[in-house]
Amino acid sequence: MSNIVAIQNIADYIGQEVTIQGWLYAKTGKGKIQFLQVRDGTGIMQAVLFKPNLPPEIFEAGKRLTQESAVVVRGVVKENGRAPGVPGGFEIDTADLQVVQLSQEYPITPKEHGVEFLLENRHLWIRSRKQWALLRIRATVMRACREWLDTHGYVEMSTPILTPAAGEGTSTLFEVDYFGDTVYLAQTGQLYNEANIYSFGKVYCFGPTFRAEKSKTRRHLTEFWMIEPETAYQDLDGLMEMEEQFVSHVVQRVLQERRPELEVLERDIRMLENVTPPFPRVSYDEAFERITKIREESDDPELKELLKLEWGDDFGSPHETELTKLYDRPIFVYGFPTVCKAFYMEPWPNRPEVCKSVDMLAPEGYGEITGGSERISDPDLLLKRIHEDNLPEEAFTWYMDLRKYGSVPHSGFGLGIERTVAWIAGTHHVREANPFPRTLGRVYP
RNA sequence: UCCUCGGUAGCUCAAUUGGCAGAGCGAGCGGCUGUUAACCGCUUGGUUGUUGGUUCGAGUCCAACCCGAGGAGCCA
Repeated sequence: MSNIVAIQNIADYIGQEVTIQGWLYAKTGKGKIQFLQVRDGTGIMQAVLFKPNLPPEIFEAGKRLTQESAVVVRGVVKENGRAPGVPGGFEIDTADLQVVQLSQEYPITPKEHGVEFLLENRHLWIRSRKQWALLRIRATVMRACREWLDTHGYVEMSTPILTPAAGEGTSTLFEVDYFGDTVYLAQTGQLYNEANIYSFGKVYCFGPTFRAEKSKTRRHLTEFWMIEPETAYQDLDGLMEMEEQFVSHVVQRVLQERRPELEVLERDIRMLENVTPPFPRVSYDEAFERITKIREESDDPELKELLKLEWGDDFGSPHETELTKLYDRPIFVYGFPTVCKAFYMEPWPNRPEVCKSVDMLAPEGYGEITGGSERISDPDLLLKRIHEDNLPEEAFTWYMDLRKYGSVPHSGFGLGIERTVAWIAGTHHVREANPFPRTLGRVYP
């Protein structure tokens, strides 16, 4: 058996005999020549079977291969511009072919399919080129997130998924029976992060998070992954500086390491190359004025209706989309009205109707990818806000403790992985940015 | 929860005014030395989402329900 190599490194083996262990992605051929596209998890490459050069039984076996059959191919690597693949341009002149398993009739053909069918077959759909490319990018995004934080003094702290009460008292939570009591699946680790900073200074949590909202849009999942950094002694300005460094690093890392995958997805990377600090900072007041102006100047009655807005309203998806169209990179919108944000956000100095909150909006209509704020550090103010929002004071006893023992200004944010991946990869729907997405209408497979 | 659209062969879709349920792809067989979703010939393929109703006759009309998709609200 010759050297077993990964297709992603195939350029290093030109002229050498190698072995590829994989699966048949596609096949075509003529009478005396067969072209097999073989994928091995790291890429796709063509194996050529030429009848006069092979024992008859090997050529016949190649001809009879079905889509997704498991195969081991041995042969010499050749450079050939006609050869398709990821990365393309290389093929194996096959000397030997071993059929590990002959696949049964595979439901996902190279032709078009509907969304429902593909989601029903998600366990197989992830093998398809675009899904594979997208999920490879997801893995790189997740690693790049950790990479930036780990090299900037952040300590990863796991926060609980089973929680006793609402994190923010707003969104709908999934209930779980806990030995007769009701507990809830976490929708954020933030409050625990705020405890962790007093031990570690800079922390982050990274894991799944759950929202039982009945949202049916291409931007929503009921289970999604979120990374949440929290930093002691950091105000709102410091938070924005950190966020733009962090997100820029993630995007640039994907550009460095996942070019072939971005090509598979036909992503226009010019918009990604723009993603460098600083990001434009737009106050809520300014954004409000701009959106109002766009609405007034629009001739489209439908858009006019969607863009209806009064001061104090949170922005909806249509507002975000119109606003981000004005910029060529992600933007910060900061200083939202206190009424539309969570209780723990620090009020703006001398303007209590506004809080020190900030959302990052991705360009090209992908919407909100991070939400964050400077947190209230004063115990009296925090208690007042808990009362104003009619939250149960006793549930926040431990959280109030954090304001008694060495309380400092601090801030943090949460970044939604699927939305970020969908934006970077240029994918229409967030569900494709998760290997096995959970949506309002689907928990299978 | 509300609004809109959809459900016919394994898949993607068609079916005129209510009148024999079809095509392409896939799969099977044969042919072809450079394919890129190859091509050519033959073969194979049906509980029309469910239940009830109208009718001589329903994929088509009516009612209820089920499932899915897109959007709104809410949110990352």
